[in-house]
Amino acid sequence: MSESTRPMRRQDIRRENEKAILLAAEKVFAEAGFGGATMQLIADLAGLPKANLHYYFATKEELYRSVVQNIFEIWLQAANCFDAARGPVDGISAYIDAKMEISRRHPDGSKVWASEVMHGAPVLQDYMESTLREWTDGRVEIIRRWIEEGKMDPVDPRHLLYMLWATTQHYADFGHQIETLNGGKSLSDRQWREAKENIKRVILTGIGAQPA
Amino acid sequence: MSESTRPMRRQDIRRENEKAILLAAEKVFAEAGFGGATMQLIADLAGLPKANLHYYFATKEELYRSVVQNIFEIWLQAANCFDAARGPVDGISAYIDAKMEISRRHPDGSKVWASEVMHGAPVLQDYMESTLREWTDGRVEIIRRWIEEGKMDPVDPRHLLYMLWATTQHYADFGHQIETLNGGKSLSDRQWREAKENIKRVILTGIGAQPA
DNA sequence: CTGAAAGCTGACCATACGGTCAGGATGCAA
DNA sequence: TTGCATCCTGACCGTATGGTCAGCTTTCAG
Repeated sequence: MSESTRPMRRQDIRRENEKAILLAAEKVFAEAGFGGATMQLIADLAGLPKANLHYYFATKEELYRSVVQNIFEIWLQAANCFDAARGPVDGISAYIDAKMEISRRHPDGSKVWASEVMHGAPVLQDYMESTLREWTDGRVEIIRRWIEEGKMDPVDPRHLLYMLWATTQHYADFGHQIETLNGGKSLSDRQWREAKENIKRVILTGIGAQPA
Repeated sequence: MSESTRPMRRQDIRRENEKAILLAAEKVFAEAGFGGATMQLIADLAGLPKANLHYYFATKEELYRSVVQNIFEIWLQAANCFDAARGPVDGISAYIDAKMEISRRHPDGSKVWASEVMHGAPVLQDYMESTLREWTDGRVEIIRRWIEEGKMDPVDPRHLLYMLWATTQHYADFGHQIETLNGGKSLSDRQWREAKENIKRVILTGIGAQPA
């Protein structure tokens, strides 16, 4: 496998190692939290000597910051679903799908994000006060318009957003609990689909937007 | 204040100190996670020398375990709401109220609980596989009956429960984010009431149970 | 009053962790 | 080929942390 790609170019080396480190870090930070995570553990998981980590990321904080920012990017991308939509059914459905897909594909990242916020967002405070606030305000405005246009019931837009975040995020952050209650097995494709459908149905019905 | 109660009895001393330690520990564990928490920090917050902590709780793990179990008790008490109810409107309303009150009054405990589950429930695995599973199965059965009796739409009971947990828990775990988006201020009485009302309304409407 | 049990604590220890660094290996442009 | 920048790493260091302990003080039963 990796033997065939012997002559690695500098650029590739850097990219691959950073990727490996970030992936390992994401997992370790998710499992142990920032305080419980160890550079040694991350190094082992990435298959690199610890000193090499410090070559790419000067400090533990810097590495953590990179991991958190990565997830924030992904998180924000799911936002586009809202803008492209013409009504609550399209918009909210797409958003739920997107966020559930994140919970499924990036459970570790989701946990790191949750942990970051839970501990007072020491790294992301700036982002929350600028980017996130703007994004939220924009979405609130969209929802408000939908309400004015009679496309949904007059529900408080902010609490609706919180509900969307909470419900979707839960499948990542509390994945272990859900697995345990599912007989120790992770959710199947079908169960994930059912989860999405249930959430969409309850929320869309709940806000008085007729599901297509 | 404390000067007036000079002659403290042994029992009182023990109870008060354990209480102070547990309270401080809950806060520190919530803010820093298990790995980031320090016995020294907990001791300082409790106003006791560090060695005194180890007199009451032999190890950090034992102290943590106590904190987690405490919260689990509170969490389970909110369960009763479900049993006493005659239908989904009563039951789910009361449960949402109870869980929101926990999020409001015990945000630190909620965070510790969330953290514990996120990290794979190293301490609570047994409880989850026994007590929590039983509780959940029982509630699933109740919801199923409500559906059979035509009191609500046929929604998957498990995913409905997850939705209730997620939505209510969110106000504790992501309280910092909510505060930030609320202009840096914590939610007022009125805003908490609105939050509860919104959640109840969307979910009850969403499952086809007419709000009283 | 007395002695033992419970409560308390400063000083100490071993370990683990984040981070450093000198110096070797490797890719690459000229 | 040569020289240099990048990449790599074993060995090391200072510090912080969980935990211990000897000996002190306080409570209280008899």
